[in-house]
Amino acid sequence: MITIYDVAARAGVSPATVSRVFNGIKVSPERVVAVRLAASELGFVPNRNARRLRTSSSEIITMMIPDIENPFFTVMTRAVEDIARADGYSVMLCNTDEDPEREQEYLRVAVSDPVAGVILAPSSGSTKLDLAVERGVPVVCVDRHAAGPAVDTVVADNLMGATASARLAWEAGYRRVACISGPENVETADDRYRGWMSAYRESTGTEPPAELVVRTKYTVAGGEAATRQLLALPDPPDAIFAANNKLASGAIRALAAAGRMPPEVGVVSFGGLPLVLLVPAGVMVSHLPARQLGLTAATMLLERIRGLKGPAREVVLPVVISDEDEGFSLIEGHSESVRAL
Amino acid sequence: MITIYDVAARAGVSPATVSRVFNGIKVSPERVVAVRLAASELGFVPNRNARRLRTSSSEIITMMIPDIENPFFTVMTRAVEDIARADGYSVMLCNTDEDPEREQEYLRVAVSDPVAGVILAPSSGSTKLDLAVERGVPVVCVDRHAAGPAVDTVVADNLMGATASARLAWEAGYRRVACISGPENVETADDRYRGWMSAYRESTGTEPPAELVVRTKYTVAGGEAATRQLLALPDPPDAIFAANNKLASGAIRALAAAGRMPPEVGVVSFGGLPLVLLVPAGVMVSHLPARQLGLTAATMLLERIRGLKGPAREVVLPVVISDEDEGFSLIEGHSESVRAL
DNA sequence: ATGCTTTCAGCAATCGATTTCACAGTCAAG
DNA sequence: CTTGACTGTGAAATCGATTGCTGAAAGCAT
Repeated sequence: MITIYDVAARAGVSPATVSRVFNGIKVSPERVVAVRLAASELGFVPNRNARRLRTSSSEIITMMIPDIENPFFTVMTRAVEDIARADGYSVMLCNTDEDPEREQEYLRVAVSDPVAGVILAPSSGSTKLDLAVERGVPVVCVDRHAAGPAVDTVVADNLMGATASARLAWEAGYRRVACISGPENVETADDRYRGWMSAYRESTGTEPPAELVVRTKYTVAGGEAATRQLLALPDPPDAIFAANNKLASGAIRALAAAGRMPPEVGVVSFGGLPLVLLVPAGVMVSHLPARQLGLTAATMLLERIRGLKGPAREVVLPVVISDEDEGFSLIEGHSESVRAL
Repeated sequence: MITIYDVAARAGVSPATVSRVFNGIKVSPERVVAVRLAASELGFVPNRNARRLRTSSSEIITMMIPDIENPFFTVMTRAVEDIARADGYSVMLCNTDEDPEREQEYLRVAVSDPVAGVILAPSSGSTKLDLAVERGVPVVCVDRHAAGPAVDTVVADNLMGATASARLAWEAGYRRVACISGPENVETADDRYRGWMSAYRESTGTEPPAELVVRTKYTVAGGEAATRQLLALPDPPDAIFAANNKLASGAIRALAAAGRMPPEVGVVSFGGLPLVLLVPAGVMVSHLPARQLGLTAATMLLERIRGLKGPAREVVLPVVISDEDEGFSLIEGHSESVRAL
């Protein structure tokens, strides 16, 4: 391993000078040349661990998401990366798989690294951040809130968004709209469920019956099973409000299997479906501000990393409702949005 | 910051003993208890940078992929993570965005970190790995080969797979099948293009005409533009072989816009489309072994990290051809596959 | 009781880069 | 010509954990 001592010896200067050259601290021009030459001849690459140990800093941001295979989170991650890179940070991505234990473990690693900051989409409302907050590692929550000490948080307006989305079903003429949402105690799942309830009351003037609600894991399989269950009701729904993109995919799969494809049974997908081929008639899609969530969270985190003090902030981003296929605007043409921020 | 010295003082032992306790080296039971107690009272978290500096090791694997928003790569990443985690490694994900410069930069960071190993899906055939190889950091290439020193590589059988996939179009009755593939000099794009050529010759007994081929970036927009271009030909194709999932999505979008949806114009997608709602008639999908690629690459990397010597190995995985929608098997039910490996 | 292993714990060196401090040299003002 | 303010440089301390070496204590056999 080539160290600054080797470079220093070859360049005829002290290690301190080599360090200065690589850190842009004023050094006489001829020494700079000598050091750079020696370094490149030797193939010197500075050891970041030594650097980090000494400066107790790091240029890494840890991003923790519950599902790496959901485009919603990868788009968000991409946005974080764009912002972070512009400031010289690398993003380390951790997949918590909706598992609080795994999440805690990753958080422990992040804190003891220690990284410059953490952006976290909490796996559940009971996620504890004390570990990070105590050690002074900046944390920003995105998509969902965490328990414990208050930290900067960026979320989408799930309640309003879900209400407006669910309403689409009634506006399209469906009369008995069921709801498939994520697990209890997962904030987004609860909010979207409540949004559906509002729309239900508003549109029918009656209380939503319990049999029209299924809570399940945020997976395609969960959406399928839930839909089968709903179709088996004595009085089955004529439309389904699905609280995220995977549930919606599962719902449509199950409908196809049952020979009751949209538009016969309508489907509302809360959350866009990138790479989707075609949205058949009877499928309504609303778009979550995945990229905006990421951009905002990253920006806020960098502010904290730079030393911003003050109470925790909270940002709520609106959900765009549309029955058009805008999925692709989510996954391409990033540069503009970065500039726009 | 709490250090082992603080813990040692509180527990009435030496720092060395604290270190030993945390590293599972034999220490008398009563001291172990004392140290653990002191550590938890003080909220001690070991500093990994110090540890890494001293041991010049790290428990991080860097995974570099060209497009974080393509499910193909995220599924692969997920597989790598599953294997790595089982061995106590964390995975740091880097998005190279198909940009060789960015890729080199990330590689430089990885090497100077230094990480335990690197899994890389090279952005182009000219990716240089010397940096890593010189420093002795194990590297495994996945999906594509890299230039320079030979390293372990895992790829899909693109040539055979693409030939068989493209053949599907003729078998379905289409007569004039065009090809949209990725950029020149990107290995997968070249192989799939050649696969289409084979199928063309085989099915028609004639040489494929140049006008039926468009090479473009692996993006939805690229696929759209290419399709428009093909449709504008004096003698337009009646089917399109798209070399990856994004190109296929773009093709279908463009066809929809032109009012010539499948099955009027057929589409073959080489690579699955997770979360896809419905595969309309006239769309044929073949499935790349994304998860298998990841599992294999991770396994090989761990072997190298554990010290395995010997010449570079090469693994070629078969591509499953089917015109059924099996997309979901790719994105759920991981546990079995891990065990299967 | 003596001598020989074996264990266990502590001291101190070490990993490689950064940074404080002191020193030597330069230059301008008094 | 002296004093003071700067500048650029090197020596050495430092970040926090690991580990080779050494010695003390304990175990065992003779």
